[in-house]
Amino acid sequence: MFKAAKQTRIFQDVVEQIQETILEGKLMPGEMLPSERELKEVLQVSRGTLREALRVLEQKGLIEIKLGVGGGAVVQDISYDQINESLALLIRYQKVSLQHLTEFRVGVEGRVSALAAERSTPADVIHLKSLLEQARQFAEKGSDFQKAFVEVDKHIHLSLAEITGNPVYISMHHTVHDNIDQYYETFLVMKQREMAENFTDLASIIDAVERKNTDEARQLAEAHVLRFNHYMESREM
Amino acid sequence: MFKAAKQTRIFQDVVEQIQETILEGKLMPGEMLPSERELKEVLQVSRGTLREALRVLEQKGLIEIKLGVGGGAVVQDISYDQINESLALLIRYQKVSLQHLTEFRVGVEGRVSALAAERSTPADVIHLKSLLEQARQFAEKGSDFQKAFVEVDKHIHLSLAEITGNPVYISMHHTVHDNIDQYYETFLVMKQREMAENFTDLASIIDAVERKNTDEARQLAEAHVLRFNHYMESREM
DNA sequence: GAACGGTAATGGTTTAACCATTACAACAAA
DNA sequence: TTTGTTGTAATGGTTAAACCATTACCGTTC
Repeated sequence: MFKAAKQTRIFQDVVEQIQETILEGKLMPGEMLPSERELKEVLQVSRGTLREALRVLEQKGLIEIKLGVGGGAVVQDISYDQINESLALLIRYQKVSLQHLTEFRVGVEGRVSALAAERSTPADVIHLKSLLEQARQFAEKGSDFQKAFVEVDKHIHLSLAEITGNPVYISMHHTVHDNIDQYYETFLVMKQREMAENFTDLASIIDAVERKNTDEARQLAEAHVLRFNHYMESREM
Repeated sequence: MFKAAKQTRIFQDVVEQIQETILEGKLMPGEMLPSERELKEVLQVSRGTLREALRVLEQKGLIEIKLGVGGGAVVQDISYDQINESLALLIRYQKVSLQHLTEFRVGVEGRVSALAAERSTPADVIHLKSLLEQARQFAEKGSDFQKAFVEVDKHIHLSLAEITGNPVYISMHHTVHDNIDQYYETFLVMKQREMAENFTDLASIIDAVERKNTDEARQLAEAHVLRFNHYMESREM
């Protein structure tokens, strides 16, 4: 006859209202919400309750809050930051190790390279080759340029992910790297020889992509990630 | 000579203190934080500020708040819920389509099956075969049991992910399925013939796992996911 | 012994006041 | 006129105290 009265936490209702407004596109990224004092009147809640709702929306990555005159809650474009933060928590909690993350990365990069080989346009290949040229120069200059080399390596993998046209892979690239970079900074040491090996890897992958050989691109990418990881293994434990 | 004074939002300091306490293991899942009135005394902040911090921690999935006497903030075990929620937001935001998600799933399931083939123990295979027997029975009973069949299918894929021993794959399984299930419920219709096809797929994959044929397991799994998806394609648009 | 009801502890909400930061306009000095 | 300073007001951040809503527990009553 009756059903349980809805357990209302008023701030949750506020969160849902604002979130729906944003997701429905009625509030676009860059647009501002009314000031706290206005919003609390519209929503008929206290400022404290409204602020709890804003904290949740901020944590979800939907809004950012700026101070001062003309400040307030600005709608954010959705990014991968929240996913990365959640994964980072899992890692901190010791449930995910570097091995686990690397193994996952091997699979993803392999698949991404295969898809990129299948779908790359001539323009994509030209772009990849220009990145490759940068990598070659850094590799020649030796270990002082390790950091720059790693940056280009990362950029090449990101470009491959973008060639797939699948935002999930782009997201995964960011998520994996945001969470794996801390290990690189601590444990990765490459001398000129290792950088040259890695450059050769990258060149082979891009060559396979250009020849649209999907299987070869996949195998090369998998081997490349594994090799990259081996440089850390002896130091890690 | 001087550096910029730290921009303090007091509630963030509170968030960090509590989060660190949890991540360092000083507060284990199931344990309770002091009451708001105690905590605000310890931390020397107002209750409103403390509550904003608790909202953030709640949204991060680190605590859950219970009402009434003996209630309060309970430390949560870290789960995949937050990652799933973030991905769900991306999907709602139209940046990820079912095709994108399926394509990603194809890669993941292929890799998972290959790793499972490499690492499965006889006990794992026995477990998989018992699940397969359940699937066989539901498939024989026809489309009234579609939902049960899909559940077993999902369980088999989860088991394969668990056999890899890599928590990232287990996490990905949950994330992908939590976000893809809504489509299944809306668009997936399998008659007895389709269920029989799917059962054959699963049997082949498990057979390949038992024979430790990694390449075959990967290819079969990829084809299986694609077939599963094709059942929806005509209805989706 | 079981059901009811009171009590107290907890989180949820409101209100009002003040602090900190910022943009901008008004003004003064060069 | 240009430039630098200062005042003002709007915004979010914080505090405080009071009350409401939910719940566990205990004592009373039948």
